[in-house]
Amino acid sequence: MDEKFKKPYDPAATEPRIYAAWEKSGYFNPDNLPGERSETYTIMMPPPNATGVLHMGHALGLTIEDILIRYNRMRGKATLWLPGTDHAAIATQSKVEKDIQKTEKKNRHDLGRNELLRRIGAFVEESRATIQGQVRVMGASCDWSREAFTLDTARNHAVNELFKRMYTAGLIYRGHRIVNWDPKGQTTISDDEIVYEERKEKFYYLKYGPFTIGTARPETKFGDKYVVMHPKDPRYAAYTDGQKIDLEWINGPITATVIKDEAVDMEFGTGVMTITPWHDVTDFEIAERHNLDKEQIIDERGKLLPVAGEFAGMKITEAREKIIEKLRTKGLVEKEEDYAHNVATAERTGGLVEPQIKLQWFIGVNRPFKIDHSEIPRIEIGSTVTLKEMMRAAVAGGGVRIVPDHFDKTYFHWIDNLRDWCISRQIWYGHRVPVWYRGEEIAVGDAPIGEGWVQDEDTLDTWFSSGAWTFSTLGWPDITGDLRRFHPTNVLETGYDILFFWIARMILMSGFALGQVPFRNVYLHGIVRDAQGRKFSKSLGNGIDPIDVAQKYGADAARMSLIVGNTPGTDFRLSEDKIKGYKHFANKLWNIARFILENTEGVKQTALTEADQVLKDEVSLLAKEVTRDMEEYRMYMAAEKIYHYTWHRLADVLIEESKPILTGTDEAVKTSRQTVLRMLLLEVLKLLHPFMPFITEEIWQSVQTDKELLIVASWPVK
RNA sequence: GGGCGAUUAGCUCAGCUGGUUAGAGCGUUCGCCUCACACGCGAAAGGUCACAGGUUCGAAUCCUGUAUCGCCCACCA
Repeated sequence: MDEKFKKPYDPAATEPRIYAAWEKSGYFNPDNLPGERSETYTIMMPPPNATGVLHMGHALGLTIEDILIRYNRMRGKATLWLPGTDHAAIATQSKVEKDIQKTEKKNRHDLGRNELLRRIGAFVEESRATIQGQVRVMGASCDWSREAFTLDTARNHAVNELFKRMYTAGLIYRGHRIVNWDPKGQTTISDDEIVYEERKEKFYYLKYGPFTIGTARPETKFGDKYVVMHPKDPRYAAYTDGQKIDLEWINGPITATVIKDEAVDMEFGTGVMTITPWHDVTDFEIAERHNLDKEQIIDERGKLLPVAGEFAGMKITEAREKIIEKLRTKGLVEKEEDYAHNVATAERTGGLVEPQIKLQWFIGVNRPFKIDHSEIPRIEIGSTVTLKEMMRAAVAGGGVRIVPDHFDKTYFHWIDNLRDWCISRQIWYGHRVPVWYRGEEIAVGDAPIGEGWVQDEDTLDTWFSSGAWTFSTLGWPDITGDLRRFHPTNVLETGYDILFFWIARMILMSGFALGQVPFRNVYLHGIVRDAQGRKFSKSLGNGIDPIDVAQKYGADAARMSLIVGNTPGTDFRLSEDKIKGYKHFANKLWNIARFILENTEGVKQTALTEADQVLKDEVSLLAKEVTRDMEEYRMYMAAEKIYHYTWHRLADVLIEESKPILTGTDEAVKTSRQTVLRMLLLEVLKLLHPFMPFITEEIWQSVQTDKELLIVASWPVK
């Protein structure tokens, strides 16, 4: 027996050595795996943002993915787990800009586009190296030879090609539409990048000619010259659509036009409203329907424009009180109420989001296109569909299964309310919009030949490239061997909070580009919280760093503590005590191995006694149950069952009852018991390997000195 | 306003398609350095499964309603 078993298990000394042995073996790469492997199993790693370090959420994701990969590798599949990092456009640029502002007191315009991009590039390189190291620490058996970055050359080529094809198909268009404008970040943002904050504000009832209108935003009302009511509202039946009314307003007399539209809620306020199409989505849509004028009131910095007269140049917040003051003196304020409502703020910058009409690039989710190839259920080859229909069908038809399944309701709800997706951003870091202009001419895709072409200044929403992740990583647009072999992928594993941001967009992109779903299964994990149920945050200082923990207790212990008791789609509490508990378990396993090795050295396999055969059958039954749990994504249950068997059956009962047998005189019974104990140990090592890969591999190499690495051993159940 | 989820031992949570005395980990109490392991061993206490109805031979498990908590979505001017 190896001397190392005489000391407690030391993960810090073991884990890096084992990981190096795996990397050297080449088995992370499906092309190097031994034996015939016709069936593939693929997971694309959700690329962590290249902004910083891994947190517990990443550690959880990596653990689940690695468990699935290791299990399927042992089951004889050609497993590909492709790692990468995300350039995370807005997040990364704002982080680097903040750092530069802090240390050098310079903003992006002081540096210029090229210098800022150079700085971000350097920052990202460093971050990526850190992240790669941390992914290794967790034991992730991913194929580093295929590693990708969402903003590298190959991915840029894919993004440009995808943009071009969607443009040609009429799905990407440029237009003046209302978008979410972040005055602080000076860029458009998507609906999903908005965080709503409840604010207590005043709600004003203002006299507007013969009407009373309600508003929380008097500062937008300068240009309001349309007064809208529901066509069926009996209170306003006397007024007709298009009727002109002269009235006194903030800065003098105006002529208002009556508009009848069903978007007005008769129950709310007075049932009458004026509209500000430039700065409100509903108003914009009403204006579009009735072909009304639209006028900008607030500029890109959040200040009032000349239309505001004496208030021009003021910030909206300071203008509001003054405008109300003026309306009061004119006798136009009927009453005020306190009112709590949700204010849109930008997730990254905290800026107050102001809807604006801007010339931007969009993906039209309701535009029909002809789908030349489709493997998506309910979508016929050659049929005319919209992206929205396609996205719905992918899940409704069972092409994509979501675990836990109740999340499909949330998915449908989101799909059904989806609007056109604004994909252009006014930031510098990211894939630049692949469009060139020369006078009235426009070129899309690769840079055109010839003089005088100017490329679009904007970059693409980071989710545009993320959406292509499952196939841009496999060489698309070239139809490579990898693409044919590994796409659609098997599982996409990520947090439920990212269902819409990312999952839906991957389904969109993959459906359009390949006529395939991007993955057959989605496994959603919950948010990792602290022992009190709070989210980890820097300000609370309650974070548990996965790398610290892995160093202190071992990655195996960290992995087990993240898996046991953790059901999909549900938030999960983690404490350091729990991790410690699984460190103890690792040591228990270590001592089980020691005992069995000490007592079975040099034993030749013999026929088993009837009693020992029962023990062998018992562990086979466990293996079957564990396999069933694995197939149903119940990793939490599989892990607990193996844990329980190992400690409370193998150690507490079987080893104890073996002691007298092993010191006894009946040689046949003794060798049978020695044989079966070795078998049980090997079985446990295999079953446990996906969960605790390091210690199981380490022990395996002391038991099976002549055999292959445990990482490619075959799973006990076929 | 709409939707989703949760409510089981002191704490954190399992309990898959309803079936014998409801489970685990941690914690607690008591006794043990027993030649695999004190990162351990042996024992013990602890639950009217949120509440009220219903279906059933039988419900923590299915149905209806109520309460409390949490999350997501939404253009209510």
